[in-house]
Amino acid sequence: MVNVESLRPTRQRKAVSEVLSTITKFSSAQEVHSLLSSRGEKVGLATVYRTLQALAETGAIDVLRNDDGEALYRACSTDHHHHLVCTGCNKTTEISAPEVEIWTEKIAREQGYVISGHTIEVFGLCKNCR
Amino acid sequence: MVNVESLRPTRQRKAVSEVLSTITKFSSAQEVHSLLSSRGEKVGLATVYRTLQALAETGAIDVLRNDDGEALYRACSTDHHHHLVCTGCNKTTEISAPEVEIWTEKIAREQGYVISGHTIEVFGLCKNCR
DNA sequence: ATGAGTTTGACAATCATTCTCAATTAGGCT
DNA sequence: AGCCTAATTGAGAATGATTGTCAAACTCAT
Repeated sequence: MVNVESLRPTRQRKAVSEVLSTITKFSSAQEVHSLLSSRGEKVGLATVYRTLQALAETGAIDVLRNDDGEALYRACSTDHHHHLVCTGCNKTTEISAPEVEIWTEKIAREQGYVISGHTIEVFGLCKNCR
Repeated sequence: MVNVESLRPTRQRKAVSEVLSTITKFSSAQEVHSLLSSRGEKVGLATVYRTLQALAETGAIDVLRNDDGEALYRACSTDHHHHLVCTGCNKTTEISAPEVEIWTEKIAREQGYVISGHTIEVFGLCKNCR
């Protein structure tokens, strides 16, 4: 289950973390909220938003944006990694890429930038959705 | 100036393309709209949105999303490339990365995915903003 | 010029997300 | 066990980017 760090472990937050640990696809706040409802957990939508944001901020979960600009969340390993996202079902596989990390550093240095971060997302269709 | 492809070269679209060719940072539709206004060009906001979207669809310009999920646009070279974006001023440098392209293909194949695309964005502070 | 199909713009409508604020709750303290 | 205080919640309002609507204005080939 996702670590809620310094946040108080309220019923609502625990419920959100629990739901997150059951999904392997990136899901919107609204989706998480429905999942909670269907489990019988009553959690306000605003609370879901706040909790997901808080978790994302501490790095406990990952965020990405779909084509419409919606924020999608998913519980992931805490080490640095990237994602292979299925455009059919949103299922996600974590990937790591030491060589790419090195490359970003090099590029940035060449251009006189001080890197603060990077996003690498690979999209495609998974076995099942093909 | 950005190629408007099969779209009719109306005054509005030309104006949008022109403004795009003057910026080196990713800008929101709203920003593009203000830029047009400050140039004395009257173009409806909806038209700016439509034009930017159309251009992005044909690949004539690039889109990315900021942290708030807003769409940002910029005229770029038409070859495949990625971006080094300054988090201070949004200025952007195009980067290309043959090695990374190869890597994404390899990873995807290993996982049984058929790649449809990928996003790679590197963020940091540029020389001036440091 | 002219007619058909495009495009525009003012404004309304959507919809995810954030804000507000009174009511509730968790955790430490005695 | 009760109390205090700060953190948290939730219902609904508010925000703000984006999209839809549709009549009027425009383009282009004929």
